[in-house]
Amino acid sequence: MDEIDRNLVVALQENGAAGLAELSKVAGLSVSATAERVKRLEERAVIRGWRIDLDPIAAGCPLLAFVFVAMRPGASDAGFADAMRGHEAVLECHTVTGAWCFLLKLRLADIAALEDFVSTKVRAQPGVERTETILALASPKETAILPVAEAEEE
Amino acid sequence: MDEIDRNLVVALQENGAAGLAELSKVAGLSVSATAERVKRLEERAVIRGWRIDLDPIAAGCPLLAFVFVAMRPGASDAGFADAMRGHEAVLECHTVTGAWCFLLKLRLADIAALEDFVSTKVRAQPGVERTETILALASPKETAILPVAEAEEE
DNA sequence: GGTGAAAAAGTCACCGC
DNA sequence: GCGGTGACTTTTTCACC
Repeated sequence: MDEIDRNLVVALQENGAAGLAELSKVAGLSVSATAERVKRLEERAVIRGWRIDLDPIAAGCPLLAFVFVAMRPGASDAGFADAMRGHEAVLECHTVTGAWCFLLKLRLADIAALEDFVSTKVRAQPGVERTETILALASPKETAILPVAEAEEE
Repeated sequence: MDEIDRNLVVALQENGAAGLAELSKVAGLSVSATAERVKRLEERAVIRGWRIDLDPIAAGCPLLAFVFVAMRPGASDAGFADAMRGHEAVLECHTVTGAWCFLLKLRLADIAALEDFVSTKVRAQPGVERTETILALASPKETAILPVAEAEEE
């Protein structure tokens, strides 16, 4: 992960459809050397996959909600996490510091779908003690583009 | 946005590097008709862009934190949102229901960077009254793949 | 890591339904 | 109007330097 790799990864985060010709300019290398770099980044799982950035409204899931979950002491956190992993509506499931055990990020069609999901899929899970749901009213920023730091060369 | 478009979008969320040959099988159309579909999805901004899914650890931002922000009454929410938009470390900035005004999702290198960011970039913003920072200890699930619902045909 | 030719994929004008 | 066909063009891949 040297300076060239970082430049490639930054360029590909902005435009994953960039061709090798364009990327080779970013890298300052030939097309074949650039192709080799990208292939190695995939092999090392620095690049975990290729995605499209999809409009949530067009996708039919305009409602964004965060749900905090507290588990009863002794309950199976792993079981809960596994159950959440299986739901498409759960974009993220984190274990967190503070008063709660989990923080979920949900995308759903509407409030009715949220109500149904929280009561039948979240609160119905064994070990769940308490939940708190927070709705996003607007999202001035929502990106999956990560900051790329100058880290130690590998 | 008919059934074929939805199938294409689902396939492209899983593998944005899928070629038109592969996509045409998903769509049940010829390569050229598939290419036309994908182009129209881009033109209508259903597909907003093409991205790579980058490993946060390799990118040098392993630390994930959520920060709640409360603003003083009368403070400029738009000004705060604009400031947050400008920071790479701020992946998301939402206005939310409940006791807080904003919820930020941050990715940073380490605790020291978080401490610096929250004090100099967030709490230093005009109008900020109170903040609460929550750390993610683990992330059993973190994806940008949206559920695609059967919505009204356009 | 660069070069260049072969292979593959994407693009586009035209045809047919 | 929407999709299929086939030729043309661009991009990617790969053996060799």
